[in-house]
Amino acid sequence: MTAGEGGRDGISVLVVEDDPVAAAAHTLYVEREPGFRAVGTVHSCGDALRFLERARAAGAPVDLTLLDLYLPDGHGLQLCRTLRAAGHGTDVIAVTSARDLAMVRQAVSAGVVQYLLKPFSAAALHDRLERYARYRDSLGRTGEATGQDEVDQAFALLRTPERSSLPKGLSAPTLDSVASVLREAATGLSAAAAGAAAGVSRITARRYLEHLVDTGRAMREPQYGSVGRPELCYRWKGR
Amino acid sequence: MTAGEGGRDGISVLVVEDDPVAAAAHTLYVEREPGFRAVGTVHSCGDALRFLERARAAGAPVDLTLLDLYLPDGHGLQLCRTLRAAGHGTDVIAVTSARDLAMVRQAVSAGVVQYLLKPFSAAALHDRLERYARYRDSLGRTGEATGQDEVDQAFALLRTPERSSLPKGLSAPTLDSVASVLREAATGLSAAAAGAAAGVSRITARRYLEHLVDTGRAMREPQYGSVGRPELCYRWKGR
DNA sequence: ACGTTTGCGTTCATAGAGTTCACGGTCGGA
DNA sequence: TCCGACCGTGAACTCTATGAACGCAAACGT
Repeated sequence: MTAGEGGRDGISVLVVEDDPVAAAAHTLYVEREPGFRAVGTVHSCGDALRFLERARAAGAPVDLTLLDLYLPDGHGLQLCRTLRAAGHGTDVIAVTSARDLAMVRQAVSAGVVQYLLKPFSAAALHDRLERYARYRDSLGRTGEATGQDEVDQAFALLRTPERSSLPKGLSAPTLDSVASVLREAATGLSAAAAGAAAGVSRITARRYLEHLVDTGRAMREPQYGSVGRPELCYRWKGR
Repeated sequence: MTAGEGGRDGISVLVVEDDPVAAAAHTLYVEREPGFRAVGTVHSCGDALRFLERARAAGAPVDLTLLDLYLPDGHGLQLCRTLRAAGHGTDVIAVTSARDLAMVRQAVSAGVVQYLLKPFSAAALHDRLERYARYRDSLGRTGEATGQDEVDQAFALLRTPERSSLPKGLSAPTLDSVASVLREAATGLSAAAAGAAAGVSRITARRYLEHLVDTGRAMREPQYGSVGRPELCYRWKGR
């Protein structure tokens, strides 16, 4: 199956939303997101299903659906189940004003990748889309997982709460500095080397590097060969 | 809907697993877990579906299904989709030796709450079950979410920062590396060969190989024939 | 039976990871 | 303006994962 690889032009998104104003806003948000491409905007379950069918038949299946749950002709999660049963591979971000927690659970079992409460800010959607892109990337890149860790990492990308605000103890300028240093170093760097290059201590550099790893923007691998504890080599990972 | 609240006796679990030995083991693990209750063990998609139907009809729907993906009469994820379409609310933890990352993605869209790679330790399953219990708790307690935070919190419970604690002196990346090298080598490897392939010394390789043997994931046997002390040949044990 | 040969298994030095804690700076409140 | 709380940083320290060296065990050959 596989819902396409996002194509050269980015990840294709269908917006399904009852309210025309919200629908336009969501579509706009998606368009603004680099790497994403709004391919359609519909206002009902029926239209959504037809749109997805047509897209699939045309050989350009929709990668991601931004799905409002309360629609005039049915419930979004029911549509979701129908899609699965019909073999559609599109991923779904549920968008709803329903604050019912049982709904969250149903959404998870229906296979939504994210659950976003309305009203939401552009920043909130941005965060979710970015996470989704990384999730997709982490699963698309390698064909085989080397271990449970890799699987967990992918799940974490979908399910870790927003990190737009940095964890305590980290500052944005330093993060930028460390990140750019790492990005420049094609071959990868040790914490000590990164620190030296960024003008901070090894300890501080490590803190930020670990953060980058946690958020999926960097990877690390041990460097064997010489005697002594292996050196950890951090490497910039796309995005 | 709501798949029951786990009842007074805990969360009811159905184990679906082809291999009788593994099935028994998983069932035992579940039984040992406080707050969980293994209510059945079946070995095929068909039996699983029938079991779930019967349980639902009896007014005691199964809360959680431990689902192997490769089953004699079909694929676990297909069963999963069938269940959703039929309105079953049971949550699913996928259990599989498939290391294909595309499968992970399909599993997410089919609505699994966790994805566990075989072979796994009792501790790993324990961790997943405990997380699931908390997830369920967080969604069951309050009827209404106060905000996005609460939803995110629930999603986060399904992610796994848990590092399965290795014995002192061993590191997760190295273990992954050695394990995957061994898995690839169908014919078996000596410690020296494994080390060379994984980029570590024979000594280090041996450490991890021994660990794999200890935890039952590998076996070793002496290789006779030539002059000198016999070479130990390590072999991955698919289980 | 005894020596030869080969690689196992152990001990230990080592280099870097990871942690703890105290310091300087900054921001908000009184 | 002064004071207190907090936050980001780095120095010192402890711990851990690694490989080199070395002795020993186990098979074969004569």
